Amino acid sequence: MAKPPKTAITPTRQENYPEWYQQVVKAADLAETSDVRGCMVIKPWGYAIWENIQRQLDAMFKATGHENAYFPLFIPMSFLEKEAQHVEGFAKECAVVTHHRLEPDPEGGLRPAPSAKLDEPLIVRPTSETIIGATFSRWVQSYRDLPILINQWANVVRWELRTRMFLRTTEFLWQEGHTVHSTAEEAEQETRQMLDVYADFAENSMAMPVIKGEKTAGERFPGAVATYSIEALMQDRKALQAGTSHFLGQNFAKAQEIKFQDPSGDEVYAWTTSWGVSTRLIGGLIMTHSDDDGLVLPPKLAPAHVAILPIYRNYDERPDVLAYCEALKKELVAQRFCDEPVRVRIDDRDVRGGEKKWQWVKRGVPLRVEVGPRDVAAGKVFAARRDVGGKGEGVDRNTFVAQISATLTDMQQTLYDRAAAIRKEATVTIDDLGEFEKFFADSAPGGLAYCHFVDGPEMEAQLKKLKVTARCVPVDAEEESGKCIFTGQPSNLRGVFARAY
RNA sequence: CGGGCUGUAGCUCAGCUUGGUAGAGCGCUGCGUUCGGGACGCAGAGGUCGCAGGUUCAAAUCCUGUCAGCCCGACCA
Repeated sequence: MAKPPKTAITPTRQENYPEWYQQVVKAADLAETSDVRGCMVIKPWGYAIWENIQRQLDAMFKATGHENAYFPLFIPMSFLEKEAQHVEGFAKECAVVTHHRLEPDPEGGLRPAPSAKLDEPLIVRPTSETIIGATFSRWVQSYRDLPILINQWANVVRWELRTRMFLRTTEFLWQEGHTVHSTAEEAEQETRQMLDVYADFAENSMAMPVIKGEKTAGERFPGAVATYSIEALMQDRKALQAGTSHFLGQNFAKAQEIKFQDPSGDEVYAWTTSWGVSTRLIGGLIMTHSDDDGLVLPPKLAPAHVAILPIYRNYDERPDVLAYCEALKKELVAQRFCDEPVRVRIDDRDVRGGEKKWQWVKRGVPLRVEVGPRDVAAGKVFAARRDVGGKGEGVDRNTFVAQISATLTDMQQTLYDRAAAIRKEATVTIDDLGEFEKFFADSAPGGLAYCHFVDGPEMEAQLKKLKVTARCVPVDAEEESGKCIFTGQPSNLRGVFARAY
């Protein structure tokens, strides 16, 4: 009926970026809103991406000596009170459990039974430093018990007022690493090591360039001595914090009595770290690569590398075409990409060809392969790459199979290069407040600004007015003398500033 | 927590001012024509109009209450 729009997603990124984002999530079948406010249902295609993220990160955690464990969803309220800054940071967004039984309400329906009120309320974990720290305090007695290197895959709840699919939801999935060390140096090294792991994953698996850096005081995790993050730039030139790694010093160890006897027999407090990434990574993935036709997935995280679409005009042609597709799939699956078999799906659903094709475009599958009777006869396939757009081309079947791994590798690199180019284009060095204001004016596109600064209330106030945030001080920043653009005070390092999610 | 708005089919919404047998588009089912392509025609399924009460011969429509959600602000790792 209605002529299809020029792009598969309306509006386009240019027209309305936030709305485009929502439509991509929907069109790609990643997730949908649920009956619970602020919580989303992650659908199979979206969850499969998360499973790939999990599998690859998990291997990296294990390779760096960590083990998985699982701690309770509930945390006694008193635990949160022990670290003063921690309470302040999270108290305002906690879900609280106060009863353990329901009963019929005289006025109809159900109500929490007054007789089943908990003596001490439980909070649903917004993060697990306190409950895990309390557990660790029992695990550690001697320096010989250290280090403890634990990771947990879990869900957490933060009662945010404003939610957005994947980027900020009330409940979200993540991993949280928690480690205990005998020295500050070792704990700091762990913090930096995990930051490197995150950056490696973001750049190599997600094809998303990131800046590794340290957060300013105002952006620090509540209770941490130092917070490091990886920061990515989205296509709308807003920054996204994609992962954090915290050096907690002895703050949590003191609050939770994590102490041990050192070799000389003295009882001392331990040094702890924590680090995490969440389903927010999927939001970053979407906003880094996707285009006006929907999701674009880097091959390393795509639930399927190749979607094979059989095409036949009638049921006489079906058996030959399907047999050819099955054989093709078998050959492709025998190929390897990044030490794993190539992932292939044949889509033989009884759906019109054009619609089926566009569904796979919108879902971001890296390679779409169409096989019709003419291809069967000629020993060819019609293949289209998602990353470069265009309609695709007919290629020899054997060539396609032989080159599949190289093609996927090339796509992964192409996506990274493109994202890096976008970031480069949007990055500037600024030495003057007026220029800074102009760069972040409402009418300007914005981006990443590297500026000299001195952290403090004056800077915070200026930034708030401009709706700009200090993202981080890059860990590889080279020292150079300059002046804080906000206060004029001397500075020897540049920080990165941007509007942010 | 303050201000504004909305609850009607699976989805997006019209109808309400002026009460009188519940509507459209998309989606879904079937048949047909098309088809290396997000097509078209015909037929069909699907709703106690958020909930409770009131006014009335008669309420999706008017009144009262209530619940839920959305937007702006505030707030926000």
